[in-house]
Amino acid sequence: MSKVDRRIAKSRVAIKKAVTELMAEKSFDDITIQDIADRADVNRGTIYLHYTDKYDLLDKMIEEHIESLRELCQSASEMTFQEGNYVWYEYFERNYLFFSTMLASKGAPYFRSRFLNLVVEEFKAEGDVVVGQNHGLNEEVILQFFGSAVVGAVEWWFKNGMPLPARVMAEQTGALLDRNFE
Amino acid sequence: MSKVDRRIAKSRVAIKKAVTELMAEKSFDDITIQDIADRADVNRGTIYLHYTDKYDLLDKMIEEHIESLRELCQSASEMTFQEGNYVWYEYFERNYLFFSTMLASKGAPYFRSRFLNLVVEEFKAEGDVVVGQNHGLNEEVILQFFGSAVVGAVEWWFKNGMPLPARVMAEQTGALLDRNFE
DNA sequence: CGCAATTTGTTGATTACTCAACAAATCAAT
DNA sequence: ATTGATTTGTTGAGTAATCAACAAATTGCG
Repeated sequence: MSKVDRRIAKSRVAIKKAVTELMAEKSFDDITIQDIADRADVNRGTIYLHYTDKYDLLDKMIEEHIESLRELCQSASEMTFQEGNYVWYEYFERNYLFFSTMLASKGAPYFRSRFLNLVVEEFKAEGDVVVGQNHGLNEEVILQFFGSAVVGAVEWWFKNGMPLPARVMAEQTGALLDRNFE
Repeated sequence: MSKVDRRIAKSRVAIKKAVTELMAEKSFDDITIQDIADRADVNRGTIYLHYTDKYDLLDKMIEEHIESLRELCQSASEMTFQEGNYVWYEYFERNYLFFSTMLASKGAPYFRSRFLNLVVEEFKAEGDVVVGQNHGLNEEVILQFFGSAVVGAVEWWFKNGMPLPARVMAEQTGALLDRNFE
């Protein structure tokens, strides 16, 4: 993993930050490349050096966040549901502007399905979910059921302005999961 | 005044911001060029493209702030002392990190004299100060007296953590000046 | 619809920045 | 004072970003 040129890193950070900010102000479709360039304090052409268009840019941003969440999962594999959830919620909090706009009513529905998919995959990676009281149930049903639950809780949290501390959200959703996996 | 290249502007802003931040953390002499480069997220060589050394850098920063204050004076020439002072104090507040470290005990004494000089000059530009009750007094004495007074008030304000709102400082020093110039 | 205005995506020439490497200067500490 | 380590200031080759200009596509409005 050779270091990327400092200029590249700075440009990308600035551009992504600009998009996140602008999405909090107007619908993604109403954002022009020029808007992004202005906000990022970067030449319009620079954006095309890194992304083919604004959809590619948003995709890459989504992919990056999903990947970060996945990595957090790896490093948190030995934790309880509560601890692991907290790591995620901390990440949500640090990037609240992105997540709250992505999960807001008008947010990209693509992101939601991408997110749900991640949660399900990570449940699978966690080990067998057909344990204890879950015997006799279909694995995919369990995965989709609790995956949606986790995503839904996060959605509710953001749509309502994060009314509870991250710690509490992590503890409570953690407890709800524990209760259902033996 | 043709626009400067965006990259130049960004580098200079980042470098100056870095210096200001670092000065709040350690003595200017203890700050290395590498420190500045790291903080500014800029290659060390880039600093030398804009400044000959860190003293030149600090000088230019000081000169810039003095110049900004002078320009604020021009555009505030039709204001009362109170209004004009407020414009200055607002500027101080926006750049409190710079001013408070520059005026702190260990701050560059050069800046203080540069600042005093500016105040005196601007008093002169304001018109004749030997008016009213000041008849019979030496002009230079008046200028140095009230110049020091203004600078001293600002110094006190910063050294004590800006205990009063900018508005109040502006009003009170303004009133004190009004009282003494007829 | 049809036109004007905006936005897009691309181009090429130029410039600023990066990075690694260097010798010289300065610092620190025995 | 001598050594060793850090910091300085400079170099050159390579790369990314800038800017202006362009045609093509898209938008929006009367």
